[in-house]
Amino acid sequence: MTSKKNIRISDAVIRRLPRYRRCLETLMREGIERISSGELSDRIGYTASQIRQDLNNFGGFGQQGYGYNVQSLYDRIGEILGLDRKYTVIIVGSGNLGRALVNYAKYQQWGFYISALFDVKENLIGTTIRDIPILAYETLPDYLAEHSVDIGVICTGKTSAPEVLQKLVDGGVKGIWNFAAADLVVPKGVSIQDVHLSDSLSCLTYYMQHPEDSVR
Amino acid sequence: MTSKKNIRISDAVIRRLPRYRRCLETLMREGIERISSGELSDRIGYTASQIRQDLNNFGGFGQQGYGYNVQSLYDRIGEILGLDRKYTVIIVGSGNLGRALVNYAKYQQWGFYISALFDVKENLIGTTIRDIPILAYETLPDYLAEHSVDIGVICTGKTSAPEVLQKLVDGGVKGIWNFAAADLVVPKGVSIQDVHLSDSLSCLTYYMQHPEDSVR
DNA sequence: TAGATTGTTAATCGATTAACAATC
DNA sequence: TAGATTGTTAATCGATTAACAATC
Repeated sequence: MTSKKNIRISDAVIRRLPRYRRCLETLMREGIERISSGELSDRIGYTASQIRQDLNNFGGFGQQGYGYNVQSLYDRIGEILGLDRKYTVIIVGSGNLGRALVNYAKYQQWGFYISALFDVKENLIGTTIRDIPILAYETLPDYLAEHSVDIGVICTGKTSAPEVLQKLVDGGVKGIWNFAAADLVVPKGVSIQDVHLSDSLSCLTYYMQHPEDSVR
Repeated sequence: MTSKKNIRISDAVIRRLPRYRRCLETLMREGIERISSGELSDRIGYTASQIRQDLNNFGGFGQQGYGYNVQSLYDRIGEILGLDRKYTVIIVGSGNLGRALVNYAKYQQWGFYISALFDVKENLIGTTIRDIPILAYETLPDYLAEHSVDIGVICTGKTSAPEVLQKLVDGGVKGIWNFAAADLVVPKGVSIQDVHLSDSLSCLTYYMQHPEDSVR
């Protein structure tokens, strides 16, 4: 699924796609087969106009006079997001967060296969979590040379994050999911998404002091 | 710290504040005492103009011909974000994610005190993690009646999330940090920040398919 | 003082919303 | 066909960038 014209899709649009998909999933579970941009707007809070604009970035998924077919739109958005394929994932850093991600079994169902964790802690190396081995961090380059890895998850502290990133990129990993509170720069062709938990918490405390600034 | 005029600060500005703060922290560690918007721009990637605009939403923190004092700007941003006070936190759901948050000891240093976890699983109730008790979920309303809690963290599945939210709100909790993949609606006066991990991962896979759409 | 750099206004750019013709 | 609703163009709104006078 490529964009209609060769126009860059803005990040704002992309961030709304998972939300649409989630809403469509709910509709499917409710047994609703079709939906208009207006009804979707009532459920999701974006204007009908915005919904149509967003979707039309990727093609005409609707039908005049009818609306959108829920199942089909759900599938198309999944394709656009790249969720119609499988991904091999490794996690660097087997602290609590890394473990939480491994244990969150849903990722497996969604097509994300965690093949290994990496850590420097001697006592962890050689053990497994949910049958996934914890390997020595120093063997990461070798591992990447031998295995094709799509996504590398950085669950280390921020100090080691840049070095970990470098090793992942050198090893040909094209997607980085970063949980370290570091501002990493990736080369062209490599994508990164940051999950800065502390930033999110700071925004929460901001809005707690200034509830009048909340959008709604 | 309130905004200069009675103008609503946009969410985009607020989301940049933690980033500024992080950069200033680095500068402090490097022993740098003052910085101009131009130098900050080089480090952080936002334009100097944007940096000045952002900061001026909250007051004139700089000095013409000099720039900004690093320590003082760091402190002011901390105040704006509400990080100059303490928060009592409870976590609902003691699964892996809940545990990861408890174990992430830094939060304690930053002034977030986790006073209890809540869960429905009989075998967990009565145990502790890092001396923090896991209490029965059914006792949550009573707990909230007896203790003042600032922030409630939702680490349950998405099905129970709305009910948990309701209990927290009824109990007077004013800040919600939501990790459930649910689109929750909070009443006026209550703030919420969502950490939709799967949305973030979906955006990553999107950009992996469409690297040309990446900003940079 | 002269130079530097802010604070702030004005210009531009991009994203959202409105409107409506196309069409199922 | 008539009614509904999309796809798309045009208008509006807001956020970012540029410019520069104020001032340390």
